[in-house]
Amino acid sequence: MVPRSDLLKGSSNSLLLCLLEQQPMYGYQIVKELAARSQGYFKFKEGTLYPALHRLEKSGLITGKWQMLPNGRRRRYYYITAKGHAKLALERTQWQDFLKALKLILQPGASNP
Amino acid sequence: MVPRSDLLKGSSNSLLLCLLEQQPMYGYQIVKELAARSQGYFKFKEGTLYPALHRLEKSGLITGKWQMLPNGRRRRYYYITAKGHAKLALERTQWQDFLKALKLILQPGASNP
DNA sequence: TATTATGCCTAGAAACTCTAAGTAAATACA
DNA sequence: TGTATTTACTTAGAGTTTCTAGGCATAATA
Repeated sequence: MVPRSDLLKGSSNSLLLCLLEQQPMYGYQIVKELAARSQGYFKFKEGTLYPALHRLEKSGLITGKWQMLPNGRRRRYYYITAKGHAKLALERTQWQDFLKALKLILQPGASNP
Repeated sequence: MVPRSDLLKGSSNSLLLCLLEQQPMYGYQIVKELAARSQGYFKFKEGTLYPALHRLEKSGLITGKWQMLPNGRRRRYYYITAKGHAKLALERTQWQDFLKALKLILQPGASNP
């Protein structure tokens, strides 16, 4: 298997929103979760993830809250907002439209009027 | 339907190779074909398409040949090369791996060991 | 004759990812 | 106890790809 995370370009936002819709997470956790769940396929680099989270927060799609652990360590948990939910719903349909369009290209004449 | 061609980022190469595998085409035709077949979804801008074709040609995945029409107009037809075929085969499996990984993220616990 | 369609090309801005580094503290291990 | 690893976040800069926006030239059409 050859991981090609560059296929993610443009849809990493959706992926992050999707994850955070399932449960709030902090950056480091997201990196680990994505790798674990995708069986090593997705390896978000920190230089990719954190700026992405910051962009999403600045856009109001997620909000981050610092949390201090008993051991003194700090984490920034991100929560999806109402605006984020709406955006995700939109992006889901956009993804489906995209895949539909792709299919039309890849299978010419399948059901073209 | 909201077209989001930015979802294409990183996979426009595959899309072009796919098209040219079906039949050789020239740039202007590709723009029209993509729009027609995808029912208006894909609207490759010329500023995107031509540099992409040049990149593919420089990489040896396609070759372009000028053709003069009887009316004096010229077209540059692009043909997929053997190297291009191989690359496309690879990218197809990469796409499937990508979609598989995506599914694992979007449907957590579906079949995780 | 003027407009539209055909057909190609490119420069520069914008967006996103990666590399690569830094900062800091807790934990594991020898 | 000292060192390495893990946890956890941040950012600067380079590279890639797309879009905007324009240019050039000829043929068909109104």
